[in-house]
Amino acid sequence: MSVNVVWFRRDLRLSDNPALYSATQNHRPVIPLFILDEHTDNAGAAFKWRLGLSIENLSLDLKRYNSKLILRKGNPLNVLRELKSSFGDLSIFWNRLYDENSVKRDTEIKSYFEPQGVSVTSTEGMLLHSPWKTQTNSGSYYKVFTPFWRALSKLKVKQIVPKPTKFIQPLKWPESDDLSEWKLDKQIDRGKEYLIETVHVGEERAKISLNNFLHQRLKNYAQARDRVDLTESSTLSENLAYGEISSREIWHSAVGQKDVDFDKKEIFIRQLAWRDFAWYLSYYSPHILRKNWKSEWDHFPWRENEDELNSWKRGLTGQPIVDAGMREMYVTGRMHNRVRMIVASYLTKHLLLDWRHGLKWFEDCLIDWDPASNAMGWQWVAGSGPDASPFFRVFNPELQSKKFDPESKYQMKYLGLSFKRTPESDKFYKMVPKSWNIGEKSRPSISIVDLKFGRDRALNSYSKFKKIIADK
DNA sequence: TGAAATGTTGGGGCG
DNA sequence: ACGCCCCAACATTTC
Repeated sequence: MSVNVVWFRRDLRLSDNPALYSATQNHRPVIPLFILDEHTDNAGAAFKWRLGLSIENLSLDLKRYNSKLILRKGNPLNVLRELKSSFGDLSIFWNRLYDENSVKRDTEIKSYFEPQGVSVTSTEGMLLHSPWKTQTNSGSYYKVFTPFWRALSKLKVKQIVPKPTKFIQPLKWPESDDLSEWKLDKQIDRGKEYLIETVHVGEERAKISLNNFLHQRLKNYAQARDRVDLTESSTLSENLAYGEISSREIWHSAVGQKDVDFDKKEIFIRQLAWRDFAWYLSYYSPHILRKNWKSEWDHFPWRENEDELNSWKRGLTGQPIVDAGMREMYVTGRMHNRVRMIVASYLTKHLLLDWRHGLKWFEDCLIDWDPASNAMGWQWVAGSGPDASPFFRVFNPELQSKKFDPESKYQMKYLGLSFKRTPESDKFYKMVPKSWNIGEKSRPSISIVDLKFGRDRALNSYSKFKKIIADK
């Protein structure tokens, strides 16, 4: 029997899923497949926990079409070889990924199967445009966002493909793991009840979020998106991380929104382009994910201080907006983008600790963890990345709070006990494990590093660093 | 997708 | 009326 295997990866959706769509177009049985491979298994705790929900949701969606998501753990090549031997004949479909590990793995799988006459179809489903669609006039890749954006916005974003209406079932389903065997639901010990309330799982929820955003908040987005005390952002990063909605669908829906001026929409769709840019950079310079993109930053004199790092992680720095952000992330798996910049600046400038500590903690905590965006963001703040913020651009957390949390509502919500109690903060605190020990007494009342001292120390280190690299 | 230090301007108070 | 000072309110420079 000949079947079409659709290998789901970062595209856990039925709509605008080109791989799935192609596989349903030729009247052969479709086998939806998800593989927990070593890379996925090495992801952060919150991501894996949330991934479990996404897989569960996709399984249910497929069930409505009398189809079934087959779950396998292990090396993808081996899994696919095994399927090949049990079905005799199969075709493989997937949407491309652009990080180095995935590209390497996928290339190997392709070159293993194609000589055997097994067709492998890889389609574009993850980004607005694949990285090779935009390059500079000199044939190199863009390293600065603005010219990248200019080039990208000249391209036409592909129309989305519809949700398949019919899945042909195989005569016999292959073996599948039970999701509970993977223990993804056991990944985190914190505030699950709170998380369950705050996550938006699956493509149906994603579409609702999108529509709410387009009708209620898009028109204010340009001016209000930085307000950390309001929910003015789209909240779609969570869904994009698992591919529960496609970037192209968001793009088309936003651009098609009639009652909003184009320049206002543009601010929003630029954010989608930032996501493309992050993967674009990861594609052309894979080391951005783990190493200083600018190698001279290997000589930067970061401090090492385990205690201060831990204070930062647990929201015990004594700097209200920093602590609020870190606690928001630890318990909800999310953090307002503006606050991400503030806490990142505090870690890398005021505490002068290596950005990679922050990168790893975000990776462990964020349910919207995106390896490319996370790395680009951290390197942007630290100053080591392409198109990076100059190192001397130091956020003053107090000024930032005044501007973007003018009534301290955001800080109250997440600091409750040690700041000011509100019903919302009480609810939040019920979800915080006692083992955290972040009650009122344990949180310092002032920043563990004086803001002016920290800023000056960072600037001094930066000039020392510049001297070091000038002498090389 | 900064902030602080420094520079400039212009209105108002005052002798 | 004028110069002088003060000091917001911007603007520019520097880190």
